[in-house]
Amino acid sequence: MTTKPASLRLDDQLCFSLYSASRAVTGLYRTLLDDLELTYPQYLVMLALWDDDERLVKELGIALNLDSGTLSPLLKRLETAGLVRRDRREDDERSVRISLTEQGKDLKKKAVGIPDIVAEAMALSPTQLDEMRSAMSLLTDSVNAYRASHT
Amino acid sequence: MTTKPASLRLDDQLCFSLYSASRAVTGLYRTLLDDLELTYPQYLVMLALWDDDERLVKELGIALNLDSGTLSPLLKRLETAGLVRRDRREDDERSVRISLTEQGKDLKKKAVGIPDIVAEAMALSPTQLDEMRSAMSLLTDSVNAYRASHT
DNA sequence: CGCAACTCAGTTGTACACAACTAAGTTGTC
DNA sequence: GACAACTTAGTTGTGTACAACTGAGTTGCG
Repeated sequence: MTTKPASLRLDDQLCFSLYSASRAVTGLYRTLLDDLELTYPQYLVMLALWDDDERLVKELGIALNLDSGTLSPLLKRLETAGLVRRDRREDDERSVRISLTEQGKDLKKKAVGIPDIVAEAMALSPTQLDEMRSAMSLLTDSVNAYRASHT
Repeated sequence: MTTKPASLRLDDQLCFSLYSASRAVTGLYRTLLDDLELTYPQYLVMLALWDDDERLVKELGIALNLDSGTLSPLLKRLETAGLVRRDRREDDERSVRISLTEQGKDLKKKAVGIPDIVAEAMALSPTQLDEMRSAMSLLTDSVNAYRASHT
């Protein structure tokens, strides 16, 4: 006896509900971040920097799983907005250090309320949120491991 | 006693793990769909059409939660690739009917194996897959309901 | 030292997403 | 029948994602 093969129906697929959920959440953030004049990926970079004021582009790339093709223009926009500085490291001229300006640090005040609003919109208990978060991380790790092993 | 406010740490947030998971899965599809010369959103459109050969652009938009700004150029590319036809409906000239060409129908044969590979990469049991799928759908509905109620 | 291999950020090109808008067609109401 | 309100697809502009590539800088090794 073999396992029933997965169907090709749109609604049956986890990947589609994942894709829909991700876009719905990003859409919610769009409204919430309107006031801060940030996009969602820009907000993620700011989160990383609020946590630790100085990061190399490479470190941000690892933290967010984004490459320089995405980060370089995004960081340039944050710089133009006056939220971050970009300086070449003096002891390794290949690296660029991203650091928060005062304005960038200040913006955190406007962001503190956002996670709670998102949690409310998701209509899940803290326990459910946490279970889902770890299930998602596990899924990401499995998929990325599979991808790495099937170059 | 009040609930502890959600933190602003990147790794604590469900939204970020959701965003990462979605991108990881899309990345896996990129490899799997390389052979069919489809992108992931194009594949979703093809899934919808393999299920039901003829759809209005509007119906596709509802099924995939995508607007014409995304669908119109995407469908044009599928047309150029010879996979779909686009005709104005004769009884309502505003609507455009999308239908599969023979080549578009044939492509399904190359796609049938994909869901099983994805399921394998996700390393989840069929039960877990299904639980996660419904949890994701619920999340999407909650978030969209919240968005709708907070215009 | 010399220089090939590697690292890092940035650029280019393609394809989404989505807001805001346009243009053409349809419907409801008087 | 006239016409405002609405529907539908498409266009424009901005900002991701990501592959492929470039160029400057660093490191390891003979």
